Amino acid sequence: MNEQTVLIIEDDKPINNFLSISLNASGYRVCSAETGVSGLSEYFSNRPDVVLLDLGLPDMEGVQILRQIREAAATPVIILSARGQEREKIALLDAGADDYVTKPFSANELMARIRVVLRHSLPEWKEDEVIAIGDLSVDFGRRRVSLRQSEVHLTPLEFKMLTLLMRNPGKVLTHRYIQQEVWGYETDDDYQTLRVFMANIRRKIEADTSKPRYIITEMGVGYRFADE
Amino acid sequence: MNEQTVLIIEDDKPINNFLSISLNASGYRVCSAETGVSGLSEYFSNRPDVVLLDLGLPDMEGVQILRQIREAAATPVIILSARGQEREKIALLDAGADDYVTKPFSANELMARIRVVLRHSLPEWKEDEVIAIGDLSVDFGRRRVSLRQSEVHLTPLEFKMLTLLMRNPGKVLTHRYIQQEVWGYETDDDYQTLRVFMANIRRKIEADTSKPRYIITEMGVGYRFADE
DNA sequence: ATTTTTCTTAACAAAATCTTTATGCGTCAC
DNA sequence: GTGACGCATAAAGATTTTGTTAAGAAAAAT
Repeated sequence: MNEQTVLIIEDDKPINNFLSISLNASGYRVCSAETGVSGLSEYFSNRPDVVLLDLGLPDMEGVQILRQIREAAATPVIILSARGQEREKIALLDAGADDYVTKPFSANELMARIRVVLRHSLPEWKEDEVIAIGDLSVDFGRRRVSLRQSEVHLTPLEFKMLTLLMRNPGKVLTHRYIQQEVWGYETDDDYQTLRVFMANIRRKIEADTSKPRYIITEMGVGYRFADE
Repeated sequence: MNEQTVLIIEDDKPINNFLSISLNASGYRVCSAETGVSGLSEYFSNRPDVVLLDLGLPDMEGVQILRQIREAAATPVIILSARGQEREKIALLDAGADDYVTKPFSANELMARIRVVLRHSLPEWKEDEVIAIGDLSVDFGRRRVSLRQSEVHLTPLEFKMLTLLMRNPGKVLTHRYIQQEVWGYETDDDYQTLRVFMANIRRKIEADTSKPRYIITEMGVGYRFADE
């Protein structure tokens, strides 16, 4: 219900897999990446509630990844590392990491530490994220959408769906993908509900729903958010 | 200026002493105790910004001390322990501890971890602080709330909850977060009690509870305090 | 020990949200 | 054209979430 998302950035597949399964079993939504670059891209399109970051990725330094996340938000980051040098620990903790766990670690302890970081950093971390495209702007901390000064009320799923589109401006998102992201599951080939939601959102944000300016239909594929 | 206080509860005198000196050198105000009972009394008279709590004190169980602190406030607590059993770690982390460091530990790492928990903790309000929003004003020192001159009586938890909202005006606080901050623990997915409290507070401060002016419901998410 | 206050729980009503159903519009292939 | 297909929309129905009340348990005060 209160579904929270964990992003795992870890190049060791067995560990990555093991963590995915454990976290899933504990009720979290999980997404994962095996390189720094894909990790960051997953981060920005999913905006997880907590990040598990392995040190020693093939393509990027851990600190760099952490810094980029910190520039965007205060999302809690737990470092996983095989090396346990004091100097490195301190550097990462001071660079904004919220915890530092040394491999091999106990899965249960890691779960407990995830609960700890999630416990306190709930309201603040998204506060500075604001997306504005055209006359539309979304304030995540206040969970508000406005269209030229005036506030627009969106229901929870409408909000999720609109922000999913706005976080990927210009990109075409397939029906299947949207359904997967918003509802967390897939139905076989029936996107009726999804269409109803699009219609409802459009009614709220488009001046002329027959000539949408923001939410563009890609026939037979999905939708995309205009990016001019 | 912003001098922060660390309370050390540790019966091993050399360690206690060593920590005092290190922390002092890092610019913290330090107070210390060597038993659970005196630790708690130090806690309540000094209201430190962070607590270092040793397990294995002669007179009290660590969990009990932690619980008593958690009943009063969300002050970060870092556990120091010689034993490193997984079960105990998890129990304490879930009981509200913010970190768990196993002896022997590196002083520098501990310092870094103190910085981490301090980074997260909400700034405690000053005793004489007064917040006023709209016709509502709160005097924290006197623990008083008034609505247009006339005083409103709130129970302790009501006060805690209302002020939590008022200290984050405009920001949406999730059910989970509110429960965590007010009660110090989480129940799995049932915010019944929380809703009853909201209704009670509203009855006391809102002119028309069906059209609340101060406490706004964010469906499916939580509540926020109006900020205009 | 008894009264008062506060907190928790359960039941139900009310409101908001989500899903389904029905229907119409436009496009494209035949 | 006409029929199949995908999409848009409205409105009814089902479900979920929230608000409210009241009663019992726990805690605090007397």
